[in-house]
Amino acid sequence: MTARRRRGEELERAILRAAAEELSASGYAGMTMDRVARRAGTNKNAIYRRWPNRLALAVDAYAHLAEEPAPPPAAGNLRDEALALLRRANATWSSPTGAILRELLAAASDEPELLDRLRDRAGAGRLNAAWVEVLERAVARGEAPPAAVHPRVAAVPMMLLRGEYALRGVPSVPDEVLVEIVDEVFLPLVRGRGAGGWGATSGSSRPGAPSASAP
Amino acid sequence: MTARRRRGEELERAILRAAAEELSASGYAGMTMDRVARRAGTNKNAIYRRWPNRLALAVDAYAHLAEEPAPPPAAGNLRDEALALLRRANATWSSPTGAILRELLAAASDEPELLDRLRDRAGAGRLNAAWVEVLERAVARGEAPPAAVHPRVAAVPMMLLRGEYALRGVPSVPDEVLVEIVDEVFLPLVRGRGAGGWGATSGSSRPGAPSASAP
DNA sequence: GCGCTAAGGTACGAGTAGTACCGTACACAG
DNA sequence: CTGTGTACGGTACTACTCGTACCTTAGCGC
Repeated sequence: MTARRRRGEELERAILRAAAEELSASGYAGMTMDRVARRAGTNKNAIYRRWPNRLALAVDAYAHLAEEPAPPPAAGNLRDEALALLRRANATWSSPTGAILRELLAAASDEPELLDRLRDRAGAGRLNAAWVEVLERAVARGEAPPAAVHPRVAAVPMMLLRGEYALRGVPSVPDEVLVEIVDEVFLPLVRGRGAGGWGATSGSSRPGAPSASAP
Repeated sequence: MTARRRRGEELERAILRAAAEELSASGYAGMTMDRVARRAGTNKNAIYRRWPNRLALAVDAYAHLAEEPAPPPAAGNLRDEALALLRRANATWSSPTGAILRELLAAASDEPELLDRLRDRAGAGRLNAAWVEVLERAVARGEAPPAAVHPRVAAVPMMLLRGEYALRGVPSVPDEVLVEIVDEVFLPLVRGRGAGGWGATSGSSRPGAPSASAP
């Protein structure tokens, strides 16, 4: 009585699923190849035939954990929409899944290709698009100058949030910090990109504006 | 003929030095306790009597690698001083020493205490102070509104630079990106914190300004 | 000189990534 | 239906690492 022998896609799915389960049970640090193999009902050979190393497997498996991001909020004003987006991101990052994502990001920090795949699986593209959309709606409402729509501006709040996570250790970022990021940085920045602003004609020798380029 | 036996501080310095050498020779990943012990001419016992684990040793050893940060530049205008500071940081981060620092930051990301020690050894405090100083001088020159002096504002460019490193893999951040950070984010932000600015009286329901608090 | 502390030496436990080898089930061709 | 190749399952193994245990011996203060 030999058990049925899976092959190809079926086996691959079983491995990915087992890896995802190990990942959420023990984190990346605790995800060992032996245990993934055992949980998938196979052996390490089948894994190493498909992925070159543990990290690559974990990055692919992470896709099974991340849920689809919700559409951008529609609060009706820039501040509240930015805050909503930021709070949602904070919740995601501080969740168990977010902890795994941070673990993987750290582990993949010297492998650009895996980093890319990981960002895909984490839906970073859609998140960025959401920020741009929020800015565009603010412009349409007359709440912000058209120049505020700029990929680097849109990325600022998330970058600062990431920075807070890097600065602190593990725990989630308190809400006051999110409010401060929005009120002390994001909104002044958006405002400042209107042609007016303080000292628009004063000292700082700013040459012709460089053209925008998405990262 | 038994060799002389070092004790106390002398031995501790020898261990730290050996660890620092291993660190710069092979990075944190390649710094094994056995090799540190051998290089220091001692054994692992002497190390584990002083540090609880490999990471703690590496964090302390890192101090022997990081050089003192130079005083903030005095270019005479905000843009050039900010750019100088940012370029210097970029050079540091992309240097071999910077690579080790990033490795350690990633490894210590879930141990707030080590993270703190590491930031001390890396001179993050003085760097932050330099940004505040640059802002203060800009205000004194009449180049920026007094409200621009805010710890969170001062931290923005470094946060964005960090973000670029996290986004990309290893290589250094191109200079255009630094220029863009300054021109598209930092300067507009500083400008926007002048009371004026675009749509100062428009929609966004911004309540009383929260008080500043240093991170 | 004596004794306590801490050093040196060595060995070991426990755990992990990744590799090698072999027999066999499964898919597919003829 | 039979032969053949691929890839799966099982198991063992290499190489390496952190961290600990244990014992002997050298310094240092008294």
